[in-house]
Formats: sequence, structure tokens, C-alpha cells
Amino acid sequence: MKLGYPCKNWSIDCIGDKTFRLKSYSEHRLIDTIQNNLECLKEMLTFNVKHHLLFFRISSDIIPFASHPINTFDWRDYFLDTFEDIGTLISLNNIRISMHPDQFIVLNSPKHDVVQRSIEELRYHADLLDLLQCDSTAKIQLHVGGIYNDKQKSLQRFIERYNDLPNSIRKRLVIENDDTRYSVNNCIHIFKETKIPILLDVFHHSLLNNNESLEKVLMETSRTWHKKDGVLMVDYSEQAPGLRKGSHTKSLTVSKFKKFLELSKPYDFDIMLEIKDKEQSALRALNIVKKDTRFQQFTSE
DNA sequence: TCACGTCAAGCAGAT
DNA sequence: ATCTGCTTGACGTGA
Repeated sequence: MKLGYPCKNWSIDCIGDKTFRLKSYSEHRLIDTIQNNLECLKEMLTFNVKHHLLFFRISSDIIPFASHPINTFDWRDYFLDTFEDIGTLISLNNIRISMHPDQFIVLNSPKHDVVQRSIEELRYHADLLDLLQCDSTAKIQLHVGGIYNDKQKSLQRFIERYNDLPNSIRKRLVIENDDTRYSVNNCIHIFKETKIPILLDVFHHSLLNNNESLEKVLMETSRTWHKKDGVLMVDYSEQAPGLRKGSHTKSLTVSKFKKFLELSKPYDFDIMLEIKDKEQSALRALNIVKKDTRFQQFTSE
């Protein structure tokens, strides 16, 4: 069991997902920004290793306009050494990596151009993880997509599109249950047709489910991850008090988190804490996870 | 220095 | 019809 937080660290004086407007695009600006982002990524990973936070989500913004036609710069080659350097840090410390392409990436859209752009963006994500020389346990997590007034057809479209993807993307892609459209059950249906691993978002599951217990979905989703995929990835968040349903909380509630660890006892997985204060909550959670036998097993390896 | 309109991209529920 | 959230505010013009 490893623990982590997504994309950003507020404790260190370094922003790893800087970007800029399309209007101010220049190759110089691009190189500067990527340089900064990669330096910050390394700093965040170093911080994480020091604090035993060995699961990290790399921001999709690390390479601005990565799949946009305006970007014809060969950043893959230009930053090859830096990628290798960070990759070494990742592999030496056995850091688990994930990425989460944003909401514009929709594989099951009926619009051809949306799908094409989505595939290009997924290609960028896969390339980046390849350049960092991450093994196949580093994953790209995606939601199933839209409903388009016909859920069955839309599920089917996802399956077909997934099966047509190049292997470089397929080996890293996993699907995540969301809070309004596709539940764990729907993801299982896709798994049966594609063998794509399912990342369990426990907060989303609490908002959209078919009355399955947490234990049941932990069991079902765990089984979709094979040795080459690593252990199940879990996204963990809590409802923000007072805000609308689905809003992520600012800070971890220790008692709720303890309860989750207790309920999930029979299963091993890596936890991504989607909590707004990032590493602060992750460090608090770590104090709890450290006492867990699943975590002990990992550190004694 | 700061306020605030806007930002590559999709979708659906809420208002 | 328009706004908001998503994983999340940051960019950048204008005063």
C-alpha cells in the first residue's frame, strides 16, 4: 500500500503545472515552462520520497499544448535527459505514477474530431510515461465518457474505441467510476469485454452505485488488476461539508479515513488522496497508514 | 500591485 | 438559457 496526492504540492515553492495562454504561445515560452515544470516535478518527487509518499499523479499540464497542433516542437527529444533523470528517481524509489487526462478527453463521443483529439492527448500521456521509463504499473485514468441519451450504445462505443487504441495507450489506460454517469457496475461490464483495469473512486462510488457495499466493489475492482498492472489504484476523497454534493473536502477527516482503512482490510491497493490541501492531508493520512499492516509489508520489502 | 475577465478542448446536472 | 464542476485556479490585460 502506497499513499499519495495529485499534481501539486503547496509546501514547496515550486509550481509544477504552469501553463500559459494559446495567444502567448512561443517556442521559447514552451521550453521555459516545460523546464520549470520538470524541475518542480523532480522537487515534488524528492519531497515525497523524503516523506514516504510513494504514489503521485503527474499533472497533464506538465507539457502545455502537448497534443495541440500549434506545438510542433520536439520536446520529447529536447528533454530526453531530464526525463531519464526523473525516471531514475521514480524507479530507484519505486514510486507509483498515475495521470488523469482532463474532461475534454472523451473516447466514446459520437463526434469523430473529439475522439481523434482525445486519442492524440492519450498518446501524449503514454509518451510521457514511456519517456520517464515507467513500467506498466504507471497508469492513465479516464472516465468512460458521455451518455448521449443511450447508455448501452455509449458503453459499446467505449469498448470498440478502446479495442482500436494502439497498444502503447492500452497498456496504461484504466477506467474510473464517476459520480453521475458510469458506476463501478458499468465499468465491470466494460472490463468483461476489454480486460481494462478499473480504478475505484470510493467517493464517486458513495454518490453513484447500485447499493453494492464498498467491500464488494473493492473485491471486484481488485480482480481487474493483474501483476503487470500493479495493485489496484483507489481515489479517496470526502464530501466537503456545506458545499454541494460531490464537492471535495478541503482537509481529510481522520476518523472517516480510519474507518475506510478498517473496512478495506482484506485488500491491498495504492491510495490517491483527492483532498484540496494536497500533501498536508497526505501527511496526516500517512501517520494512520503507517500503522496499517498493508503499509508495513511494503516498507519491509 | 491588484482586480477581474477569460482561458484549447466536453459533458451533464443544477440553477 | 446559462452556469458550474470536473483533478484544479492561473494567466494576463488594464488601470
